[in-house]
Amino acid sequence: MQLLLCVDQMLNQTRASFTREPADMRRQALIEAAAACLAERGVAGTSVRTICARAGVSPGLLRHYFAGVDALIAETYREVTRHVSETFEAAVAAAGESPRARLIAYVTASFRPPITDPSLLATWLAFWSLVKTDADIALIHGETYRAYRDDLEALLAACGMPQASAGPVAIALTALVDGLWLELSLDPTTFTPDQASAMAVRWLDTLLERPAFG
Amino acid sequence: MQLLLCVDQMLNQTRASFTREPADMRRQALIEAAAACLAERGVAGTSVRTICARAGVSPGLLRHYFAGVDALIAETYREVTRHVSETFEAAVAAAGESPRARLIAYVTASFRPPITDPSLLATWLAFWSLVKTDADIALIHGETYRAYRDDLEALLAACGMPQASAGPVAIALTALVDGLWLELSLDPTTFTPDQASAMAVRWLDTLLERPAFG
DNA sequence: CTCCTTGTTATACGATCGTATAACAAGGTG
DNA sequence: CACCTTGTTATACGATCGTATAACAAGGAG
Repeated sequence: MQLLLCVDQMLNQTRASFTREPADMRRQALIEAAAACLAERGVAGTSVRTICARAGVSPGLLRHYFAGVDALIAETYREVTRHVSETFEAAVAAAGESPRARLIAYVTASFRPPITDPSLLATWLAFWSLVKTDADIALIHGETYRAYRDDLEALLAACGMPQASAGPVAIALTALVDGLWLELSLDPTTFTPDQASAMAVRWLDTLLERPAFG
Repeated sequence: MQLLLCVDQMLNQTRASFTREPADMRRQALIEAAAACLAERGVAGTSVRTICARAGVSPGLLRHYFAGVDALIAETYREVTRHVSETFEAAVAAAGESPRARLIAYVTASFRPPITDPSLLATWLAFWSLVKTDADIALIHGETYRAYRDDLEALLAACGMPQASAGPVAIALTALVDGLWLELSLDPTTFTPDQASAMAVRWLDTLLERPAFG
């Protein structure tokens, strides 16, 4: 029953005009639209239709570039993760040569824009809530955290930390940074980004001084 | 058009039998069903129909006891929070008289059942993702974290920590515990609950020894 | 035993969800 | 200029969402 289509034409109503974009651009636009929807409206307000409206395309186009909305979300996770890790690496590069300064830059970058952006919270929570149910998301999550800890271990080793201690210390530092970032994002009134940075540096210095647990 | 109802009766089909329960029991059953749905199926799989099916009642009954599904979720947050804080208090009570032992018991209780239950993750993520959009949830969240930090401050003071330091130290400890709990829940393969406890105790002892930040 | 209150069920309703598919048009190719 | 490919739109479809409401029955009151 495609009668309505014919009727539209008979009434001389016209379709929206459009331009054909390269595949890369369209994919990127959809990924950015998905991230924006998650950030602005949360996971409950992110659907095929809201994403495509945000990207300025019709809803059907999503499935022309992705297997489904879940695949787009997973790709968005990859993209956001990539952006975050690039931010961290830039902070380290800007910190100069001192190993301790580079380590501090890496750890405290989580408490400065664009990582402290409260809209990132909704994005991250959406991904976390998919870790238990979506195998792709779980895989990306595991890789992301491993990469973060590996970077941290390398920076710790550069500060003279013994190989055997770097692993557990990276876990402990990651947890503190994650917890501070999470609580800062959920409720920014309890403490400030500067306080968070000070706490992380304090914990870091403690672990550099005496790295053993137990 | 309630014709079908009449037809049902004409065909001699009967309604499901039911029993009238006290209001408190029904409310509690719905709250527990909501928590179970969140834990087992995540926020995406938690709806009026799934909650009521889990509670063994018809979907319409939810709105007889709650203003809507959002109100039930908020009430569930209160209930889960209450259960968690009771668990913490029981751990402190079982730790004996030593102030340090009581503090350690409070902090490490997060890494033992029933708090380490991976199904709690979905529940908590659902609440967190509502903090930014639901004022009631935001209020409950703020009260919950304040209560946790207040308890922690009291236990720190009992260990001889100066009043001025207890606040920031409570924030730092809460963040580490939260981060460790979160990462343990998301991916239990990276480290063990015992390692998490050891890291928290280590951080705790450090802060007891030299509580100042900056 | 009968009536009445009301807790409960069953169904209806409009909105929105993700996906499928036919019609269309944009833009290169001959 | 005509054709063809295919990126894109528009609409359809079935499922499920939260809520509203009428019919029913459980269980106490008289």
